[in-house]
Amino acid sequence: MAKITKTARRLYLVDGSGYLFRAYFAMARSRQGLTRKSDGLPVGAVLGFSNMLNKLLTDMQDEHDPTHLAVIFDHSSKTFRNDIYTEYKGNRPDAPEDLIPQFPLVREATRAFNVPCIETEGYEADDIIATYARKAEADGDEVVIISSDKDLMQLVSDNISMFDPMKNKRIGREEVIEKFGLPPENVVDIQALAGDSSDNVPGVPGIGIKTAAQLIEEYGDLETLLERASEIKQNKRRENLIEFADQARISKKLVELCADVPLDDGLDSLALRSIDLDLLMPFLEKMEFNQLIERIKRDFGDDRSLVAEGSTMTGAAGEQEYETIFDEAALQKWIDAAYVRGVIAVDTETNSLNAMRASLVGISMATQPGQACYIPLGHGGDGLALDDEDAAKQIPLEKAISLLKPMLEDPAVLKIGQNMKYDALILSRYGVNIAPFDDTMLISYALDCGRGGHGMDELAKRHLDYDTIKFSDIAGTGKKAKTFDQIHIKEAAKYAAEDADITLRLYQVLKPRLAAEGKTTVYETLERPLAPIIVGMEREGVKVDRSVLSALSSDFAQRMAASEAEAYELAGEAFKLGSPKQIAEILFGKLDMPGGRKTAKGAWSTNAEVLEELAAAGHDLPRVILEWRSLSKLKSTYTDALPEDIHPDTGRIHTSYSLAATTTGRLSSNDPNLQNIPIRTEDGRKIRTAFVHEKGNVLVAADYSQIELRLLAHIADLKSMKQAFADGIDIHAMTASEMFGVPVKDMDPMVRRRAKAINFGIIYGISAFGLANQLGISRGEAKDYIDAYFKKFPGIRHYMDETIAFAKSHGYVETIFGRRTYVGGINEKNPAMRGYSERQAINAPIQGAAADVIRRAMIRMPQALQDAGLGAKMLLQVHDELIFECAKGEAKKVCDLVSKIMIGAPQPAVTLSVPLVVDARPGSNWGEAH
DNA sequence: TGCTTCACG
DNA sequence: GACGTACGTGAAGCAC
Repeated sequence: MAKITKTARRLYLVDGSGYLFRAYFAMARSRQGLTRKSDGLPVGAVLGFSNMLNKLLTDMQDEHDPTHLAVIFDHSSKTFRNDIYTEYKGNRPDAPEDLIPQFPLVREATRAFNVPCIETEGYEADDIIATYARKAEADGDEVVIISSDKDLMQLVSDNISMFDPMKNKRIGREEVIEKFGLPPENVVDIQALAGDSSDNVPGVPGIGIKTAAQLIEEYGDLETLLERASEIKQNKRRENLIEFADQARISKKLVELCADVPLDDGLDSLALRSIDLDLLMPFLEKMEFNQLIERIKRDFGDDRSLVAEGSTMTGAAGEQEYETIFDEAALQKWIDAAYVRGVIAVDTETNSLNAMRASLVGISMATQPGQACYIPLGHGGDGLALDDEDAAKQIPLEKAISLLKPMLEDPAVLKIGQNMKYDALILSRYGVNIAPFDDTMLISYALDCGRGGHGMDELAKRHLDYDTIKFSDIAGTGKKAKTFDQIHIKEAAKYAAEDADITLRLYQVLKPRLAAEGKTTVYETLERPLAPIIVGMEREGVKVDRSVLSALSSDFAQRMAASEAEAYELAGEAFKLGSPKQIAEILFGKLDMPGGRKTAKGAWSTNAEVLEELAAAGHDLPRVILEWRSLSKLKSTYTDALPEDIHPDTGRIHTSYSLAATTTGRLSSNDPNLQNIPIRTEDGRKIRTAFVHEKGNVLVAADYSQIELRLLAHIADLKSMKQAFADGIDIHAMTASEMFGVPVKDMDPMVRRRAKAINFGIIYGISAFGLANQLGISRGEAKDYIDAYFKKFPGIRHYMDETIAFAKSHGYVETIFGRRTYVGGINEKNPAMRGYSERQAINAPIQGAAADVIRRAMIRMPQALQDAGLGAKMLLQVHDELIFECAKGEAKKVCDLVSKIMIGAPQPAVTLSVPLVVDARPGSNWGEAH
């Protein structure tokens, strides 16, 4: 018998009624309600239910492996809640006619799968679930509730999570906070205030989930809030809270689940039982679920009991064999194993997150799940006192590198890593060019973009249901956090080896999905090959002239001091110019200026838009504050901060690009962010002159002109816009001309500006409100513009409608290159959230396609430059722009070649129906080249 | 740590 | 008509 050790239970509680309803409506939408062939009995929901149950019982290598399982149903009678409030669920329409016969059938299905089927008179399924869940939790068990019902979210805790079987999505604490704004323990109070129209829970009028969350956050709990309701500032809200206080208390009783339902069956009686084919098959045959019958026969064979086999993750936790390596012979054994297997997971440990500054501290490797090693190389180095006798036994770093290098560079051995860009850069600084490699983070990004993060801890939890050792667990946090070289080798080894182990396991789960889900091309052409290219760029860095920055800092400091003095004078007192709170007090309190808008949290907004309005109305202080702010921003974020990032050895700044940070496929830049270096103001632009080149070189900047609008014209098939691009006409002027019927020649710049704003708005998923805000016009006027636009470019409407419809039915959108982004919330009831998702859905294929195009260009660039005999180096990417450094003499050739590669980047995967245009020019600094 | 603000495409 | 918005980022300073 395998190791069914004395482990805690993993109790799965299926919300049977909830699932049935959702399966019914999902089926009804997709195939008009499946019926039994022989007599037309409606069985669609029963099939969905049976499939779900089968998946739970047999998908062992998937994320589920219950040890205990039960399906809970509502009992079809009044519950105790009707005694509290007669109207409870009083507005529920009767069940659809073709669902009614399926109620008894799902109970039959449950029993056929040999699963306990539980219901109790007088209680809802939710109460029974609550009772079992709390009981199991108290026993130290893990509980998974199969449901997406928000009424159950109050139960979520460290040991209790939910799983939405339709969306295949886990619902934990994070997701509850996402939905309610506060953690599970506050959910009851929020629901009591907000009420629920579908259950006919009254709540307090005028309060929705968002407001409720704010109130509970502020006052702690419902009772405190109701007692102190008189303090509420908003009149209507205060009155309602006072008037409807008792209604809120009743609502609370309605939404609060009862966790002491009398139970007939104890937890142990819910232990998972084997599927009994003699029990199951007759039922499935009766239902005529032929596909499911085939699948179960195939999966099950005749005498195989899946339940008796134990589970993968139990094996994982119990079967770790981690070796710490102190001698060359042992290391050689692992290297040999890598050659034998042809695949090995690799992870480096260092003393810093900054790959250009980090020193190698150790390397871990895994050859099979559960079998991993750690090679400590730099613990206790640099004379740091590390009370660890193991440190003396470490293999010398150079020796280990020389043994590992041939394997790490051997094309016959595939290396697997998580965020391998980091490890590859570290290793390259030690003379090892690791290749070829696969990256679980990038695979996850290709598969699940938009579904959550792609960090290892998160992936381990999501795909392996495994809690990794957190770095902070062994290193601590805050100021006294240790670096990896200061951690004792015994402890470090467990952490490091686990990382390699988990990476390998993740690879085994994720890699097959690429082919299965049609994302191999995306991964192989847009993700995987980019990583080594970025390594090259990061290592190259960009030269920055410290003296330019320090001169600017001095200039800004002087002018800030002047602004500061003037501001104090105007305010009649000194105050913190950096504090929005104090600014609001002075402007809207002391000086009594009209304070227009508030921030999300209800404070007076003092952002540039507000201050500019006040300045335009003739007030001096807001204008001075704006000047100070702008200088302060430039100084603290750029001229003061950037010199810190100049590498002591290279004299250059080496940013780090995140390859899997955005939901659209764009890169992001951090530490420092070189994608937001100022350009829009004159002062800001001066900062760009600090980005320079080595002697004898120049910088070359090449950017795509209007790439997103061109891609939109292609994707949405906008005939007149495509024609304009083909003819090389100023696209914003052309838009204005089409919309307002004015000639392009001698156009009023204001008119063109409006058209430009609309063009941008379209890309963002336009709304009248947003456009009105952008242009400072009324909402009605903005709406007229949008309508005019839709009329002139009918393809737009179509594209938007189609894209939203696609997102609604699939849950994701894709670029023309196949990059997929999952868009959550597109079927959300809340119109604001839905609107947000819809705009995401519209924008992602456009922004994403542009990101795909420049990725393709970047991937080809180094080889193309080399093939052309050019020594130019690609340094930076800023979404639609690439920056290079090359010898002065080859600048012209570089401009031409770079433009050619960028323009041809979509080919051969996609042939655009609009031309791409690239502007490339040399300069002695970034400001000049741009 | 969360909020606000602001730099970029 | 709800509900709060233009899409996508990262970083700094303040206030808790």
